[in-house]
Amino acid sequence: MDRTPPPPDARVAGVEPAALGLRERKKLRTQKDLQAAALRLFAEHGFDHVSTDDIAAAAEVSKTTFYRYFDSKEDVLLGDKAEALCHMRDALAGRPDTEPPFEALRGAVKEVVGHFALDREASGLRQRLMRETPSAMARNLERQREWETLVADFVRPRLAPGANRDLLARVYAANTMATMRATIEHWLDSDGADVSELLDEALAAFAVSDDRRPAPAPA
Amino acid sequence: MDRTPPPPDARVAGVEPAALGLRERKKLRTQKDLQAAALRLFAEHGFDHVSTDDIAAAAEVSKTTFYRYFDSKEDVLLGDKAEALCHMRDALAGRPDTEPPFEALRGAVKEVVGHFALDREASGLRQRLMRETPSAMARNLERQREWETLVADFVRPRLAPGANRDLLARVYAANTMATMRATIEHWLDSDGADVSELLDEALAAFAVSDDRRPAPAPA
DNA sequence: GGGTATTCTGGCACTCAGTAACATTTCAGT
DNA sequence: ACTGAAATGTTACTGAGTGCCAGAATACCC
Repeated sequence: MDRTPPPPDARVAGVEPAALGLRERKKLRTQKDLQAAALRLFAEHGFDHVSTDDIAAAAEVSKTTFYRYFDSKEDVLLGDKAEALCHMRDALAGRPDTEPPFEALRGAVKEVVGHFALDREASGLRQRLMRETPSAMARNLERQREWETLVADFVRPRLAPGANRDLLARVYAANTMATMRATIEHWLDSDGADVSELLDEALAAFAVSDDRRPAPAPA
Repeated sequence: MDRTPPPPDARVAGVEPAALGLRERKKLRTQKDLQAAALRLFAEHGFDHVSTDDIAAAAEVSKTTFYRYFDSKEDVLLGDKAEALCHMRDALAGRPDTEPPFEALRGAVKEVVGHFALDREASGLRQRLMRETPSAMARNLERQREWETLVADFVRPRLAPGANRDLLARVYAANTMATMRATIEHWLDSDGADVSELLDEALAAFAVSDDRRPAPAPA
């Protein structure tokens, strides 16, 4: 519930290894070990034929420690989505208030997906395991729903005030995340396509033009 | 895994009670009892302060029987979504092949939401409990994702063939379900609004015009 | 009516996810 | 080296979900 986020500063594993104290380096390493062990075991035996004890044993720690780094067995499969969330938040926050919100959102989503496509191998394995594992898929969807509230909070003040402002903000946020997710799933089933191009197509086909947007809210 | 669906014919509880055998009637009753007991206990003590043993005891059956009727503790909270799924499938299947797919989908969604708003009391309680219960929300999102594949399969053959046909079908399906879900959530937070009107607004604001749709696929 | 096959149920034992409490080790700063 | 803090390990526990098997209830047939 009030667990301290495993890496107090969510950061890419492996940067500035010497700048951190021994303690932090060890923590980073055990987290990485747990993740690697889990992914390997999942790929080898399947998600639900691997217990958290197995993962902990493979990473040479105790089950307790595993749960100190990950909230659930599913979370270790989802990976560094928290980091991606920060990226998106930053990307949104960096946009000027006057920019059309829909355009800003499209840019932020493309950025996140691009970051997603960097380690294509690991991402693909994760997604493949996820769609074979209902509980992991469910957990992933729940996370994406949290993103929606972030996006909705970004869009809402940029829409014209009115009775349906909140509705439109929610719906637009939900649609944006849905587009992103569906595009990624399609990408996994198609071989060798470029995610960014697919995302462009999807966004272009279903994007709401900023022209149709209500006038920006008065500051 | 290969559990027989609790009511072999998913049907509204309480129709034709005399036409069924004693066995079927009893099964229907225990299922209803379990659901009622669960909802009552959840509302009273909160979802995760109620164990499956408690629910079973309240319905005067064993825990084993509970799991013969519901796949999980979350499913009993979600309710008769399987029935709603059938409704939507029927609504889609009833549309002529020549009808613009986007229009047909909008109609089907509105129908489902309308059915959703009938027993507003129960639906509201369910949704309220759900958003307080991450695991139930996750399970619900997973179900909605299953709907997406249904919708995508409906839309796909009605789009012009091409490299991105599957992509567009997936994305449109995901957006449709997302719009529906976001609208319902907004409806729960707003007091007294009409769900159907909200849905109309949402669909109108973000709908893809059928004019922009590629030419219908040759039969 | 009775007898039999089928189906539903209950009870028991079990695996495993996740949590809590407490003791032990390990690192950081002096 | 010494001390406080942080990370880890050990143990024990709750509760979800499953499998197995015996017994009860129902349907079916005569």
